Amino acid sequence: MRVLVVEDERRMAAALQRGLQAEGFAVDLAHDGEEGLHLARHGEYDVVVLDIMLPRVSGYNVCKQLRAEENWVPILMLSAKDGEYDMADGLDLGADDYLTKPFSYVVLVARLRALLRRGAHRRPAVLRAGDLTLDPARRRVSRGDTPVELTPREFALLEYLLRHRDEVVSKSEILEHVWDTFDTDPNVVEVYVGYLRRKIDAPFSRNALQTVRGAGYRLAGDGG
Amino acid sequence: MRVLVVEDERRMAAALQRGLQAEGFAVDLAHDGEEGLHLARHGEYDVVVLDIMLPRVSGYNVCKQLRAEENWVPILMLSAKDGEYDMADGLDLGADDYLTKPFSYVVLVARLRALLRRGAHRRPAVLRAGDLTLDPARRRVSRGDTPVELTPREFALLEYLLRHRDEVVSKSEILEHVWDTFDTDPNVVEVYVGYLRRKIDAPFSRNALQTVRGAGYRLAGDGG
DNA sequence: CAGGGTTCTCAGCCGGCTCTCAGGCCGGCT
DNA sequence: AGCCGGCCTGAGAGCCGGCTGAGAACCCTG
Repeated sequence: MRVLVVEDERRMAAALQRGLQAEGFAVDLAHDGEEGLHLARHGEYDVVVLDIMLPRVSGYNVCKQLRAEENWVPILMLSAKDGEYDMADGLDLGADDYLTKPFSYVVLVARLRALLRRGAHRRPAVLRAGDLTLDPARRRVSRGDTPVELTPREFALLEYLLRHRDEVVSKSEILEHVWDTFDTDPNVVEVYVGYLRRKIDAPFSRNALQTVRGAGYRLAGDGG
Repeated sequence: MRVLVVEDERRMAAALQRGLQAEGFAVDLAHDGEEGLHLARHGEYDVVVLDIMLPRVSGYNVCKQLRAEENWVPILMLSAKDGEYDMADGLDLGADDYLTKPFSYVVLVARLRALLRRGAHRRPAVLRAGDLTLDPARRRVSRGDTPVELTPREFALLEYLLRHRDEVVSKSEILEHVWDTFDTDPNVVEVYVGYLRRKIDAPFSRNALQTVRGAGYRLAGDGG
């Protein structure tokens, strides 16, 4: 089990490392938010212990950033009891559990094990791009608070674009994954992109669904 | 075992925390109803100890709210003996047990352990979607105060849809779970959806049972 | 065995969805 | 400026999914 501990206070960090190693975890340390973010992105950890008060990038933002990147590693947040952030904020941001300093080892380890057990990964039910949301289970789409009605084909197309948010996807990729064919006239994609724009962008004066001439389309992650 | 204690009186809260930690519980504190509600929603507690008199949101409403959200975490309510609410109210609202201040630790801990043992979760007696209710035990359905007569098949279908309220369920899922086959003509589902609509929606000018073309059906949680 | 209720099949209808086509627009290139 | 290729879009035809009325099969219950 690999644990990443992001904690700037040296003594605290070292203590955590020793303690967790004694429990059988493989522990990496990061001493500021930037390093923590970097390691969390590339390190394939089973769980992250994240202090809130950190130099450079706050734990608050590390968490937010990771979730925004669709990284669902379980996160346990730590905060000083007098902190400006509280537990509610932490959990809102996508942390999976929360401890207030001072805390006991026993409690920390118990919580970590609980996180690992339930596989945490609070995978969100919905896909997002800015204030555009799509809920695959409920088959619902909305721009801000306004629900948007889509036909099945439109829905499938938007879902595909959202799953590749910010990437450029070619018409042939779209044909293959949304239409399940590859020898169809690509014009049908253009037509449906047009339909989507008239439903999710135009009425809201947005421009999320962008054309990349010669390459394909891109759905802007900030919602346009 | 994780316990959430929602109690505004600092000394009382601290005492409960110490006492319960000594008993081996992991204890989180919330000092008003709003914080309590938030933590209870996100914290995955095994049991909640909930004072009734609280700032911002009363324990009364915290409990009501959680149950309305289908959160069945066991709740033990606390109240001053002269309170305006009494035990009956608390239990009506969906609390699982009830203690009147002052109480002894021994009793509190015993009650908590009892709740945890029986896994409490006073499972909801009825399924709801807006003013549409279905009582699986009594085999009764009503729209508002008006009882609705359903055949066994119609009842089973509605029950399945209610258990997946707001989600889109496909005809094949319905066939599998309500008809217990998967190679039957899906038209039979269409027929029964039609029957249901004529009994639970049309006479009340509602539209709870919605068609999601190409995907299946959705029972709207707000009752249509 | 008769009768009422329930379940299921079938076929026709309807409307919205999908896709094609052709013409126009726009950006980039010479 | 003029051309060309890629993209957009309005119109319309066809199709397909879902709805429903009719009725047959089934199953209790008396």
